[in-house]
Amino acid sequence: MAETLDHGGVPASDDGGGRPSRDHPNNISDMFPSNFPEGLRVLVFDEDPAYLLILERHLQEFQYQVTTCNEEGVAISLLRNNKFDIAMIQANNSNGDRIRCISEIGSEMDLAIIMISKDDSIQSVVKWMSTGAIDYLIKPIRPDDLRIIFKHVVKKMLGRRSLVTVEAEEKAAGEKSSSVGDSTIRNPNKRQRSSSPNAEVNEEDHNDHDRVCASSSKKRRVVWDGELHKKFLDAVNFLGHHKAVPKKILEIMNVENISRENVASHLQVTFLIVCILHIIILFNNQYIKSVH
DNA sequence: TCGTCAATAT
DNA sequence: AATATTGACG
Repeated sequence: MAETLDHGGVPASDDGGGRPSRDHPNNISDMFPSNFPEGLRVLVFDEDPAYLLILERHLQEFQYQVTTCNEEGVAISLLRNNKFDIAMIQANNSNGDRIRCISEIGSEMDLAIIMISKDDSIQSVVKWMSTGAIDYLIKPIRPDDLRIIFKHVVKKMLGRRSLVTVEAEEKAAGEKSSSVGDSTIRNPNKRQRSSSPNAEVNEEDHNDHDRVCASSSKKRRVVWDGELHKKFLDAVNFLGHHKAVPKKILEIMNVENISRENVASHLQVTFLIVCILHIIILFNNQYIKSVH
């Protein structure tokens, strides 16, 4: 699965083997410094198919994994259900729906959103930037702009954490770390996917050995709505307040895509709130006694 | 490794 | 405002 993503006009230039001619660097890519980020998964949404095609071509020259789409609904569901690093989205004025979705998705997922639009008015730019877009490009976009913008966007993403692979590598490296010395430094693993010369399948890669591929393997922000919270409470009650620890709560809740950390966090906050309520009640009782 | 807490980040 | 992440500690 998951290879079926693109239904935009994908030029047949790179099929099968997957790697276009990179042997003799005669195109744009040799103008880049060698550390120009590759392999980013980019979703492009624009209602104009012709324009989509143009953008797609350019992005593919950057060795990006491009998915195009000219239908809003499809774009949104793609974003919801698949992992992307960057989304380029046509900024239409009019419907507030789009705004809402964009800001929602942008905040729930680790995703950089770049708006593209013909509208160069300050209002429009401000409007979209304030929904969480990381950048705003005005049509027509020149390839040079793209290059610069992406570099800049990627830098922001790096600063803010996890680029492409990383997490998978962490898990995959099931080796026993014999050295104790680096226990303080667990963070800085910023390794790019090395473009290994003999890899045949160089994309789709790491996502595969992520277990929960079934429905949605994304790492979304958990929303503790009434139902979920009820399951949580049920689990806590069932366990009894002394044995209600994150791991067991998680087991008993029997909900997919929730991590121990999620539960721990929720437990911490919920417990805090309960404590505060109790304290308030205590004070109330004192007060009632004192007034009579 | 796990659980808890507090502080901080997103 | 709601959740997540991190670091310290038992």
